[in-house]
Amino acid sequence: MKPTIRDVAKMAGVSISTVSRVMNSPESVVEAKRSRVLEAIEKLQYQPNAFARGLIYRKSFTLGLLIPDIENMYFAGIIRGMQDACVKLGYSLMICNTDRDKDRLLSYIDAFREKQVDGIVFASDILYPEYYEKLTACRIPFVLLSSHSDEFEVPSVEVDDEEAAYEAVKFLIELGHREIGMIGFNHVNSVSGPPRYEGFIRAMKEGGLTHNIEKVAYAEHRFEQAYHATHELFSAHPDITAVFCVADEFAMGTISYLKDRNILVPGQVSVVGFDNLRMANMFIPKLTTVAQPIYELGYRAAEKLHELLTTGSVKVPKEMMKHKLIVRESSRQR
Amino acid sequence: MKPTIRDVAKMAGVSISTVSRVMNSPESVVEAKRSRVLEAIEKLQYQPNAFARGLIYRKSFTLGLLIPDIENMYFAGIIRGMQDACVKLGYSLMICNTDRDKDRLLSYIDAFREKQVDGIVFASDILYPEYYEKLTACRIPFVLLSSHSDEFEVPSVEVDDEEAAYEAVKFLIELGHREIGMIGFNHVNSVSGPPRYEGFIRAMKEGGLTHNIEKVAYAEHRFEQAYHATHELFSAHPDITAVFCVADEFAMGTISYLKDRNILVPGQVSVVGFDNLRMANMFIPKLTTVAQPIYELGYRAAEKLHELLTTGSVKVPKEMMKHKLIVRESSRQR
DNA sequence: AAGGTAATTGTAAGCGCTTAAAAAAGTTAT
DNA sequence: ATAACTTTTTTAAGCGCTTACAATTACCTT
Repeated sequence: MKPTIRDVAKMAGVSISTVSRVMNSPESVVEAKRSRVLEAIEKLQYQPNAFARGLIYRKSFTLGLLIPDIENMYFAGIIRGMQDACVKLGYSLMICNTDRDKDRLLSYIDAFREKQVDGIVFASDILYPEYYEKLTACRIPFVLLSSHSDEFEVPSVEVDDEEAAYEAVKFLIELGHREIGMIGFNHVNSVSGPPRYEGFIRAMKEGGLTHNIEKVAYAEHRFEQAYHATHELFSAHPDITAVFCVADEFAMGTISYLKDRNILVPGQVSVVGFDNLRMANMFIPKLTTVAQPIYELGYRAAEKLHELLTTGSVKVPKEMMKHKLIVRESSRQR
Repeated sequence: MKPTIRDVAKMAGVSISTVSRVMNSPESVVEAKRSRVLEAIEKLQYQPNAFARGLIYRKSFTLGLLIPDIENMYFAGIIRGMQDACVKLGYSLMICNTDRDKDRLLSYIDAFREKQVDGIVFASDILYPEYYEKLTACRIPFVLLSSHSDEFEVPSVEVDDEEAAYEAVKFLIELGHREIGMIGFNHVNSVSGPPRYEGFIRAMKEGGLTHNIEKVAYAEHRFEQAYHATHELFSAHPDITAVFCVADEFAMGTISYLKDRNILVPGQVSVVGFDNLRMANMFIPKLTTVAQPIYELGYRAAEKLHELLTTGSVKVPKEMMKHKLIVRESSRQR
């Protein structure tokens, strides 16, 4: 049987409230007793029961993280960052992978509520009214990660997708490319799909290359789809010499396709990715990509949630973190 | 304020114990009242407080997962499998990433204990006596995943590393290779390092190729280290025509090194990986590799832990799951 | 030494739930 | 109609902890 506060009290020869005070406000207990209690705690390996405390404080010191796809390496970094922040803040972390399934997501929110998580980080997904209402009805505070809401007032941490995409495409233009395509996220159900597309458009307009605006093919998250999208893109526009991919995984799909068609990257076609996953540096060729501060995004999201939980609000409701173009081997001067 | 069982009782005009019974043994409550209670529950969106239940049942319906490196894609599949099993079994999952840090691991066990997780899956790490004792002292049941213990009696789920490695190397021999090297895990602190090395040795002996036994270089988990290890390996043995890598990430490191040296894969050198990560199919060239049933390993580990929790023991203490060689593009007939 | 104040400790209520035991309500047999 | 059961419901204790409040002890003053 796990020792309880009674066992400690008995061993130390004090009442349970004294033991409790030793743990919660040690200075209010006279030194002699305090050390006896501490000794008993040590000897019994006593640890307070989180259920009992939770019942009283109505807090679990646990945060929830909702991610759409654990197999996307992006989230490995998010998780690391968030977990480190949780350790620092004295919280535990409960991660739920929705596999982009609406029902799963909703039922995970229920699970979070039942387990009384103190707050949730909602990552990389659109905050549909349905979700917002559920979360609000459950009275669980939450923040958005790599997402934001225009409709509702919800704190968020993300990267400036439009600007980041713009810079990536601008880089391609500066490299001398004139026929530039894009592999984007399907705009439906996508948070970063539209802004990254807008960034592409802005760069094109600015560069006087508006004829490229239609050179866009779409995929949904996975390598294989990006591969097929690239096929469509190049079938329709064989003259393309550079492709902006809105995800590193897409860039890999694109490069694989080009490889299979014996088109050299970066020799004939330059490819720029997005995210700077760990894989971006392992792929052949190493990917030129727009780096997101992935770890930091996770870290900040947890901090922000904590701020929301402890102060009731948040200083910077919509926080943008810095991206950075990283030039490697998949792009080249035209 | 979240509604409590009292609110439901009041609304339904019954005592709280009736409400409780509606939830726990509905047949013991007469239909008329039962439906009134159910209605009240629905109307109030009532959900029992997990703290209160936990206090009584001494169960959290939460499992813990301890993994060494969330950035290793291997664990993404493990997590998916385990989470799906948890959903099926009515459990929540708490994941902790130790970053291979002993102190972190130990403190996560404390956190698990405090949060009263019902059991732990301990993945891909050696069960040191220190860990075993801590877990035992905390009285938390646990199972090993992609690991096992000869020293202690602990249920485990894994793949037959020795046999799998043996088959991979045998495949290379059958392809006609005679000068075969290996990029292995450092044997210290490694679970699968030794058996995979043994498999390599066995295949070599069987093939009468014992001169290869010393053609082994070691790395610890990461791409960059595998890259360097490959450099060592080829510096010492430039005649190698095939490399068995004990992880897909190593295979990528090896191939990257060879690429940088203008050595063609599979043209001049064949490379076989291990794991069959999702990336194995995205890399260029696609990796020939020994597939582990990653998702299933996670799933089974959770099931096994559940079996241990509910029955107190486990039918098959040391369970081996099937591996399978998958031939893709990184290997070729010599 | 008595009285007053401050510091320390103990008692008991209560967090939201389950469940054994007691009480109430409903059935059946006489 | 009443006794003797059976079924259903309520009462109350308790899970392990915190904390307001009461009780005790220690320490000053005069």
